[in-house]
Amino acid sequence: MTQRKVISFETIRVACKNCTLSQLCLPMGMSPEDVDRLDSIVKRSRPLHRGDHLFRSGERFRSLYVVKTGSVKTYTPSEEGGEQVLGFHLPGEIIGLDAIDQDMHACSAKVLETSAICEIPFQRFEELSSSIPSLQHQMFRLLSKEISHDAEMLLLLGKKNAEERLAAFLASMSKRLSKRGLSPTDFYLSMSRHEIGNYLGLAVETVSRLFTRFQDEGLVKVDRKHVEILDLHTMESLAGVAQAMDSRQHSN
Amino acid sequence: MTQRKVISFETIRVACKNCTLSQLCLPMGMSPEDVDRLDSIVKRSRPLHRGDHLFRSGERFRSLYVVKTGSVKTYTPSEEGGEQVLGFHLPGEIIGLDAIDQDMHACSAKVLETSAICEIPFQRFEELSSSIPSLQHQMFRLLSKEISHDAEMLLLLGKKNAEERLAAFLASMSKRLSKRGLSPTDFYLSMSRHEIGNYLGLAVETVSRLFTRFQDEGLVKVDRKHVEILDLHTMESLAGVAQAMDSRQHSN
DNA sequence: AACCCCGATTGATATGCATCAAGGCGCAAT
DNA sequence: ATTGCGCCTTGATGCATATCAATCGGGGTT
Repeated sequence: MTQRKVISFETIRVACKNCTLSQLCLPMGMSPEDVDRLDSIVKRSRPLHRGDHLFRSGERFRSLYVVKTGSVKTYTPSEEGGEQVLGFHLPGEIIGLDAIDQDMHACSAKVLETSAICEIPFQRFEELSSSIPSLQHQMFRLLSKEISHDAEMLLLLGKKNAEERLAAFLASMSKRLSKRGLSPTDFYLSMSRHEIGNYLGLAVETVSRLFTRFQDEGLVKVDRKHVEILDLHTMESLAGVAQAMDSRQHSN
Repeated sequence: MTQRKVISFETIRVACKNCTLSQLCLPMGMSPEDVDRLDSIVKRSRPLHRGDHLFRSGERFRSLYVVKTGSVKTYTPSEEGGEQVLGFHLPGEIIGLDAIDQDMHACSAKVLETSAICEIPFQRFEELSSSIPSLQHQMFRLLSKEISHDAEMLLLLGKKNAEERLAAFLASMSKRLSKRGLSPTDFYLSMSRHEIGNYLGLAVETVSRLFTRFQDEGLVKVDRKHVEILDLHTMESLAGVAQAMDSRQHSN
């Protein structure tokens, strides 16, 4: 009687080789045969929903996860309910890399909206990457990219002011979405102002005021979660150089 | 007439298998034969001196570097002479991991004091790690550890106040030095106050005031670069929980 | 020994952002 | 439609830390 949506999901063949994200994800640079081998160890479950966890801090590390559609936030829960948001993860991005070393998750990963996720059992993955040099290489690159990205965040949190931080956040969202074939100037944010502020090291109120200011300046048009970037160029330069409005440089 | 110090350095056989750092570095968990194979691709040069660069931002990526003795700082030079210090690297720590992805160095690495450095040509390393599973595993772990460490720094810069930052810095130095068999409570800092402040996202003056305060409180004894931690336990708890002196939690 | 130089310290002041407080508004449940 | 509840926005105030300014002092040089 009621159509079960699950059916269509189960019957569609979801394979790495058909995935539009394969150029962002692990298969990059691999032969079709090797992609099949990778494909054979990847698990795909039914879609996860807002609030679901991929894993929680303290759990044993077993798998890496790749966002296929939707978005995920990672965060370190600290004592007393406070938390530090570590990142927001869009389609094609890998989650769980920080857990390899200790063989345990130090952060939690929570789904922000209905999302499809690929699970990659790590032990099997390691065996496979030993026998596929280009897979090992791609994995090294992905780990390295994560480190570069973290370094950018350190610069952001260490040196940039509130305005530059939010501009950098919006510019980053824009860039990442456009790489996935979506509009770089018109998108919906799946996270709350509170989460954005937490991520950027700012209070919610500051984030809100900045959205208002950017809108007043004609940089963006904002309606709740819906963001239109009207002047991407200015936004990017705000995000970058910081000294745009003040020729003095930070000495620290 | 003048004795050349270089001689003794050249004649000593410096091999991974004799290295006291092998349990921190790549050889961890490898068989003696495989360590020899790794050893054969590692290059060792004469000691580098304060101010020397291992590499500079923008250079082509060729090798990873491991600190054997001494210390190195990595930083991103920004326009106009400003810089963000990304990290201080002690013996056993690997430098250059962030350059794998783009095949180019995005940061520079400068030696802080006379140091011995191992160079590992990355292309050969990758070939080797394909054929030595435990080497590949150790490399994944090292990359992952770097990511975890960066996440801790994000927490530090995003949520901690000045006091907690400096306490975390000192506690971290203490822990890392003791892992290398040195005193956890008595050491010399090879970096300036300015560099510490830059790293922690603080002004030099703030760092200086905090050293004075910590000393007044009997936590440390400081004389220029020489630091003695008198109350390591309190220092560590200051570094961690943050809420020690203030029961309110940060909401952002 | 006198001098210089640069990093470190100390004090005074300024400011960016957090915090506190009070609505406003979209949206889901009734 | 009405209510209620989060989330967001806006305004007022305070504080931690940056910034500005002056001096100190250790270590190398002459």
